Amino acid sequence: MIINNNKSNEFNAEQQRLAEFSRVLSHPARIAIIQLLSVKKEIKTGNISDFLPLCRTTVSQHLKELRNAGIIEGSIDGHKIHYCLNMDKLNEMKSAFNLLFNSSISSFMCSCKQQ
Amino acid sequence: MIINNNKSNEFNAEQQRLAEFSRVLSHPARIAIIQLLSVKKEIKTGNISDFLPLCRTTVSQHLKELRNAGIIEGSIDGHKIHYCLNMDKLNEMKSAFNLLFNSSISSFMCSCKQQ
DNA sequence: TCAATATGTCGTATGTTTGCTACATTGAAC
DNA sequence: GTTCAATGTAGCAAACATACGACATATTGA
Repeated sequence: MIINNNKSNEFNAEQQRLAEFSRVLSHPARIAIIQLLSVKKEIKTGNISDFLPLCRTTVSQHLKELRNAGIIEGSIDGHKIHYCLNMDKLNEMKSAFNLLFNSSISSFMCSCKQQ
Repeated sequence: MIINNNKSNEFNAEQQRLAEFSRVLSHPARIAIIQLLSVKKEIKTGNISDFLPLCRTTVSQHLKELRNAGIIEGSIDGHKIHYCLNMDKLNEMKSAFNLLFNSSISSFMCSCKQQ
């Protein structure tokens, strides 16, 4: 019996977009890379793994995820590549999450709280 | 050769916390459930799957994830269970994401943008 | 030209997530 | 008590994610 175990595309665009943003942030290594870039502003790929408990090639794959998501951008400087944060994308993500939270958070108190 | 393919716990607590929050939000069904509860305020489990393109038991598993994460809470009413959002948890998550984004977003312009 | 350096991709082992059907449990209604 | 309805859990298959070593590529510099 064959089961379709990925029905993500049956949800609406906004739900898929938020889920995708969240997926990219769902590994501590990728959070750590964003935080590292926010402090260092610009860093060479090779140096990133010095700060993380992961192999260089594993970091390279996490960088690829962040690059594909548009969160970081690389500039080639000879045979070195410098990565930096894409502020526009971060602002877009911040807005999307805030919209979700602000729409959800209300002063409604469910009956399960009223005891 | 044995490889440890989960090094999440080697990152710091804040990074793990953000990654875990993100993981919970990384499926459009869970985003949809949060949005649905924000509109309906309170809803019976069985009715949730009426709004989603998923089987009842699959929804039940997504509800379990949200319950474990503390995002939703259920109150038993006879043999029915009503779910509602936990505003405290949503506020906590909102703050955590905003801290990440606000710490990362700056007016720094990388050399790769200056052309 | 050839070695060293910096980086990325491929292959693969392992673990996690997703979605369903089948089954178990519990309360309501008769 | 038996049946029906509401819900959850177990088990399974397919797909996806994670991590690393081995390999490929490309630039620098002797």
